[in-house]
Amino acid sequence: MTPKPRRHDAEAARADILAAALDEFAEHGHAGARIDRIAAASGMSKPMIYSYFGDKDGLYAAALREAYVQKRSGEDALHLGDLPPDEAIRNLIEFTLEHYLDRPWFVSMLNTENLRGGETVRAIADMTEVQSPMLQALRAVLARGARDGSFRAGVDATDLYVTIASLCYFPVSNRHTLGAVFGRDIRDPSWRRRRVGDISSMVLAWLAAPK
Amino acid sequence: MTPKPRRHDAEAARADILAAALDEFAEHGHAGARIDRIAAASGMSKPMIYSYFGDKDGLYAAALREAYVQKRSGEDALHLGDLPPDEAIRNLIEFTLEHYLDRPWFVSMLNTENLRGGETVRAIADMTEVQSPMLQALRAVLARGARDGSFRAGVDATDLYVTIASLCYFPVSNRHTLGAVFGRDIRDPSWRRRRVGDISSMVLAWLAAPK
Amino acid sequence: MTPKPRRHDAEAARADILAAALDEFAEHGHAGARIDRIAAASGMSKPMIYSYFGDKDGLYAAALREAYVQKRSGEDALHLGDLPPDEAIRNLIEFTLEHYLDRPWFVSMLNTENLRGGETVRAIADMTEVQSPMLQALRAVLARGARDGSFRAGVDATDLYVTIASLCYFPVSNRHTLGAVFGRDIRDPSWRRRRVGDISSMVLAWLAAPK
Amino acid sequence: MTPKPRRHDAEAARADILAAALDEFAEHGHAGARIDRIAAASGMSKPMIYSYFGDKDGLYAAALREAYVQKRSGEDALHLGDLPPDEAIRNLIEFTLEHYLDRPWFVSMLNTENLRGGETVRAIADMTEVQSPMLQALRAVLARGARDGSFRAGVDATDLYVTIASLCYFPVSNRHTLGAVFGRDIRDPSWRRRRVGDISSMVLAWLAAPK
DNA sequence: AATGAATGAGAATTCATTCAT
DNA sequence: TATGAATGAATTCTCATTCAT
Repeated sequence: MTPKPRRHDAEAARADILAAALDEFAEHGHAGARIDRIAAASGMSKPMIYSYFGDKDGLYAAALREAYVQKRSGEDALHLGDLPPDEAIRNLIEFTLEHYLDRPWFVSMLNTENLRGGETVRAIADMTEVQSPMLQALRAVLARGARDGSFRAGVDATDLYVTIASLCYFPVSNRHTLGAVFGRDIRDPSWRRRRVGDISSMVLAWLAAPK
Repeated sequence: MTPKPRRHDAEAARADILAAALDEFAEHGHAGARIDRIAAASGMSKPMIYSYFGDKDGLYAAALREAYVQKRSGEDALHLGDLPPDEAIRNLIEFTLEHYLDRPWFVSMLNTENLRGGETVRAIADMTEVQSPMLQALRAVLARGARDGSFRAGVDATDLYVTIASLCYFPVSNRHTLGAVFGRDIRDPSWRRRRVGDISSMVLAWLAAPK
Repeated sequence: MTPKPRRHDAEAARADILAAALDEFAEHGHAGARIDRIAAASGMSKPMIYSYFGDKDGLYAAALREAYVQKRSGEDALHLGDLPPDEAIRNLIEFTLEHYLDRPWFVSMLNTENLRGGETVRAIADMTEVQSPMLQALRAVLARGARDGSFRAGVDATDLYVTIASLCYFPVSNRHTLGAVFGRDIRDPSWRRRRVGDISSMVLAWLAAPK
Repeated sequence: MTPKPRRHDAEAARADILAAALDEFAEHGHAGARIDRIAAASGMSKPMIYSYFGDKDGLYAAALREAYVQKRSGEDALHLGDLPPDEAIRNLIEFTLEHYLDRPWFVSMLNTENLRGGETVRAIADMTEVQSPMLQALRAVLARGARDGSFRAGVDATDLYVTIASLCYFPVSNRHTLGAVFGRDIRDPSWRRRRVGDISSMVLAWLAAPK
C-alpha cells in the first residue's frame, strides 16, 4: 500500500487550468463562461481553481494576460531586426494574420475584453510593457527603411502597428458576420492568399509613398 | 404612490424596447445582458418584452437586425453615385468611421455576434439583402473610377468594403485595449483626424496603383 | 353605415366559454389550465371571461358543475323506471361506460377535483341534489327487483352506484397507465365488449346472490 | 442565526427529496407542484434538487417510478403463492385497498399521470417489468383455483387485476366527490369494512361462477 | 490537500388579472 | 361595451462560490 504518488506539480495544474480558461472565455465571453466547464476541461476540481485564481475575474485576468504573453512570444521569434525593412513588414503581416487565424482565442479574448470596456487590461499593471519590445523593434525597422530610402520618414510605429493589426484583425474577428452577409470567409485559402498580398502591398505602398 | 399610467401604443413600445435592448446587448454582450435592465431602461415591464419578442434570443436577434438596418440607412444617405469616385471613397471612409464612433452599439453588436459564432446573423434570413445595395453602389463607383482612370480595373467591391471596414473598425472596436496597451485612443480628435487622412490615402493609393 | 349588429347573446357567449373551459381544465387540470387558451378556443376576449365568471376558480367551478349537469341529463334520459330490473342495471352500466368514454372531460374533471381535495364540489351548494334523482331511480329499481325475486333485498343504492361507477371509471380514468403497464386499453373494442359483459354479470350476480 | 450545517450524504439526500416530491406531486398535481415546497419539505436547497433530478419533469418521473416501486414491494410481501386461492384473492383485495388508503400519494400520482396523458409512464422504460411479477403470481393463483375447483377456468389475470383495482381505486380516488355528492367516505370504518366484504364476495362470486 | 456536496442570490420566463381606450 | 395592451407576483432553473470530510 504505497501512498499514491502526489502530483505535486502546481505549475502544471495552473497551466492546465489557464489553457482551459482561455478556451472557455474565448468561446463564450466573460459572462457566458462557466467555471464548471473549465473544471471539467482542465480535469481540476472547482475548489482547486478557486485556490489558484481567487475568483472568476481573477481567472479571467490571468487568461487575458496569458493571451498577450503568448502573442508577444510569437512576435519575439520573428527577429525583425535581422531582415531587410520591407521583408520585415511582410513577415510581420503574415505572422499577425496567421496568429489570429490559428489561435482563435486571441482575437476572441480581445473582443471580449473590449466589450467589457477594458476594465481588466487596465488593471493588469504591466500590459504596456508586454507590447513595448514590438514597438521598439518596429521603430528600428522604420528607421532602417527611412535610411535606405525604401520608406518615407516620420511614420509612427504605433500607427503602423495599428494599421497592420486592423487589416488582419477584422476579417478574422468578424468572420462570422462577413460570412453571413458577404459570403466571404478568410479561411478560404484563395481569398486568404490574395488578402495577404493586398494587405502587404497596401501597407508597403503607404510606407513608401512620399506622401 | 400612484401607479404608472399605462400607455397603449404597441409601435412605440416596440421601438423603445429595441433601443434599450441595443444598448444593453452592446454594453454587456449576449450572456451579460439583463432583461431586467432592458425593462427598466425602456420603461416597459418584462412581460411586454416577452410578448413582443418571444425570448431573450428573439430580442437579441431583433436588436442585431436593427443595428444592420440603421447602418444601411446611413449608407443609403451617402448617395455615392452623385460624387466623383475618389470623393465617394473618402466620404464612405469618413462615414464609416463616424458611424462606428457615434454608435458604439454597432461595433459592439458585431463583436458580440462574432463571439457567438454568428449563429444569429445566419438565422436572419435577409441579411445579405441588407448589404447588397452598398455593394452595388460601390461597384458602380469602382467602374466609374476605372473608366475615368483614377482607379485601376479589377478591384473587387467586397474586398474594398472589407478593407475600409477593417481600417475603421479596429481602432474603435479595440479602443480599450489599444488605450491600455499603446495609450492610443481613436476618440482623441487629433489622432482621429490624422487617422482618417491616413486611411483615405492608403485606400486611394491602393485603388490607384497599377498594381 | 348601419351599426354592426351586436351579438346580444350573453347566453351563447357563456356557453362557448364554458365548453372551452371544460376542455381546458379536463386536459390540463386546474393548475395547468390557461385562461389564454380558453379565450382563444372560445373566441372570447379575456376580459369577457372575467366579467362572466369572476376569476379562474369561478370558471373552474362553473365547468365542474357543468360536467355534473351533463352527466345527470344523460342519466335522466335512461328512464330506468320503464325497464325490467336487470335490464335497467345493464343499461345503466352500458350508459356509464359510454359516457365516460365519449366525454373524456367528465372523468378528467372528477380526477382534477379529487386531486384538489374536493374543495370546489363542496362549495357548490346543490351538488347532492344533482345526484339524488339517479339514486331515487336506482332505489326504485332495486325495490322492484327485490319484489320480483331477481335481486336480493337490502342492497344500498349508493353502494350499487359506487360499484358500477368503480368498474366503469377505472379503466377509463387510468387508461394511460394501464396502457403503458399492462398493454390494455379500454378503447380496444373487443376488450371493451368483453369488459361490459363481465361487469354486467359481476354486478347482477352480486345483486342476485342470496348472499 | 448560525447557518444550517451541511450534511454530506448523497443517498440520503436523494431519498429525502424523492419522498417530499412524492407528497408534493400527489397533493398538487404536476403543474401545481412547487419546487420551492419540495425543497423546504426535504430540507434541501433547490440547486440540489436540480443537480439530482435534472428538472421538474425528471423529478416527477422519479417520483412516479418510486410510487410504482413501492406498490410492487408491498405486493411482493403478500406471498400469494403460499395461500389457498380464495384467501390469496381476499388478501390481495385487502392489501390493495389498504395500500390505496394508507398512501394517498399512490392514487394521486396515478390520477395525475393519467391526467397528463401517460406521457411519463410511457417514457419510463421498465414499467411493464415492475408489474409482471404480480401478474405471474396471479396467474399461478388462478391456475391453482381452477385445478382445485374453486375458480372457473379461463380467467385472464390482467382482467382480474383490473377488476380488483377498479373496485378499490374508485372510492379512494374519488373520495372527495363521493363525500360531497353522496355523503359516503371510504374512510368511515364501518362502510369500509362492509365494502371490503362486498368487493371480496363480488370478485369471488365472479371467479367461481361457471359463467 | 483535494473534492463531492451544498447553497444564496440571481435570471429568464410565465400567468392570472387589470387598465385604458 | 369589448378588447388590445400592460404588469405584479410568482416559478423554474442557473451559477459563482463555499463547506465539510
